[in-house]
Amino acid sequence: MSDKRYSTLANAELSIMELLWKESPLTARQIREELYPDARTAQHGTVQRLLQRLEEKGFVARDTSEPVLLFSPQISRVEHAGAQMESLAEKLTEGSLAPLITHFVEERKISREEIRRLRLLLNELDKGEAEK
Amino acid sequence: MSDKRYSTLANAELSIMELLWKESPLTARQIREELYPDARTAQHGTVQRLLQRLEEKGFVARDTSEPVLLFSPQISRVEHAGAQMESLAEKLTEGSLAPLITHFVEERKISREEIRRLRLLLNELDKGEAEK
DNA sequence: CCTAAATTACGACAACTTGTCGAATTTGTC
DNA sequence: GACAAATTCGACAAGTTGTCGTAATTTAGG
Repeated sequence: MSDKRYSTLANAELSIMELLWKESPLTARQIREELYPDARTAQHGTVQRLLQRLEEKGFVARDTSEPVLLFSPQISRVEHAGAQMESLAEKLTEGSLAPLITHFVEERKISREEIRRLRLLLNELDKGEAEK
Repeated sequence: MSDKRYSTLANAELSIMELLWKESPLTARQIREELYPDARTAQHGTVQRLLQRLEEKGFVARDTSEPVLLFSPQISRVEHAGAQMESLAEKLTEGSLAPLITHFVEERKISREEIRRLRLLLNELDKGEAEK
């Protein structure tokens, strides 16, 4: 009735994931330098803390085989986005995605190019389904 | 860089909105009876508080013309879902929805019926775009 | 082996959100 | 006017998040 099923990524956490999705593995130091270019000493701890919590939540994994810890994402950007969308759909439209997508299509929030690609995709899938 | 643009609805808040989306306007009392069937006195305040915050956030409006306040949603379920999805897309895929939808289609998270409806929708839209 | 520097772990905080209560105030009805 | 219902709102406990500082551990060089 009240599981969280899939955690949300807060801002700072998401920033770290963005970095890792762009390139990984990264050391805590690389992340710190990217996130806080002014690099005050205190912020070393901040990044470590965030990384630690991210690991607790299962979003990143640490490779301890190297002298310095290497962090990698445990979930892809698309997987994360998908899970978020799923939880949104569950919460708002009883799990059905069509209403959400419909809204976007109607609002013209999807570019023509995207529409074209989507149509192809749907055609593909429809075919696959039909063969079942 | 850190606006919230569009607030989220927490659990209890969402429950109230669900009621209002199903039927409105409703009085605080009707909401309370629905939400807390055991109706302890203390919970009168809870509902009022939630309603009050919901109003501050702009999700509901109060009709004061009647002796007892009547509450109505200020945003439809679909609008809310859409806004949530938009903010999600913005946060996760730079505003582009195709990656999200693609993921779902590939994962077969969308039913055949939904696919069919979506295709129709896309066809419609494509036509419209072409006429521009 | 020993030490200085880097790295890591983690307790503690402040700010914020949420759901909850209860007390005080206002409003409506007889 | 008095009583009951409705409303407002301050206060709190929990939980989350970003932050920092310190203590513990590890690494690399002598």
